[in-house]
Amino acid sequence: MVQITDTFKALGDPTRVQILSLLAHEDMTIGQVVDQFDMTRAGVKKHMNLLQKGGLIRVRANGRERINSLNPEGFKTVSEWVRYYDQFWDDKLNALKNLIESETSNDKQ
Amino acid sequence: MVQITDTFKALGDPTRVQILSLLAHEDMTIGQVVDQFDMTRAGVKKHMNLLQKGGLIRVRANGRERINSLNPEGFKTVSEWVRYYDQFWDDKLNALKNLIESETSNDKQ
DNA sequence: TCCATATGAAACCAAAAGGTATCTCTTATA
DNA sequence: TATAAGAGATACCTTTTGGTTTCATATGGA
Repeated sequence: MVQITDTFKALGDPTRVQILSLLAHEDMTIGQVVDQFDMTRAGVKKHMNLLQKGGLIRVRANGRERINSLNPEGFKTVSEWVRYYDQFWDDKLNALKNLIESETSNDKQ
Repeated sequence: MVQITDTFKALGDPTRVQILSLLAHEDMTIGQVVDQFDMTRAGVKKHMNLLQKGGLIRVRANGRERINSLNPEGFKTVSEWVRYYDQFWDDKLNALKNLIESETSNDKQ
């Protein structure tokens, strides 16, 4: 099971966000990702592991290759989490609106 | 200026996510937050600093008190970031749909 | 079969992060 | 005007993280 903090932790690093942006254009093997960075294969692999743990990418095998692609699940999790707080702002604004309206009606008394 | 990775980094820790959930119910001073955790004041303060750096909370002064509240900006940033990838999925699904349709029309030839 | 290539994993290191103890500063209030 | 309460900052310690080097495994092709 993916923890929400694992997803956010995976997103909390510039290199990993860049990798996601690469994968948004095309699926890639680790080798292809390595070509885009000044970093060791093993270093990139660690980032990929964290992205996978966060549910943001998935891997399919093709012979001796491992092809990495974006995983909708992780993004959906983030989207839903942030939507909870959107609701929070809506409620707060409504409460403020109601308060103002009731004060206005008090003025009329 | 707030970097998106600072926002995600701030969200990548269970304690900080809990603090946000507390602040969603009511604004709090650090002292009030400390009462909810088995942690030093200085420890909580560090978390608050990171949340502020990520644009997720803001602080207003009231006498000797500092009152912390949620900051819409940070949440908006996350929401917009994830929306970019929503668009990505939509495009991908449309491409798939177009592919299927063109193959179907080929069959008719 | 032999070798080049794509991969995974472990050991190791320096830097960053989570946390505490301690000190200083400011502001209510007795 | 003392003094207690709320806050911030620094030094310090331990754990985690970002990164490399190195070794082992699997697969495609000459």
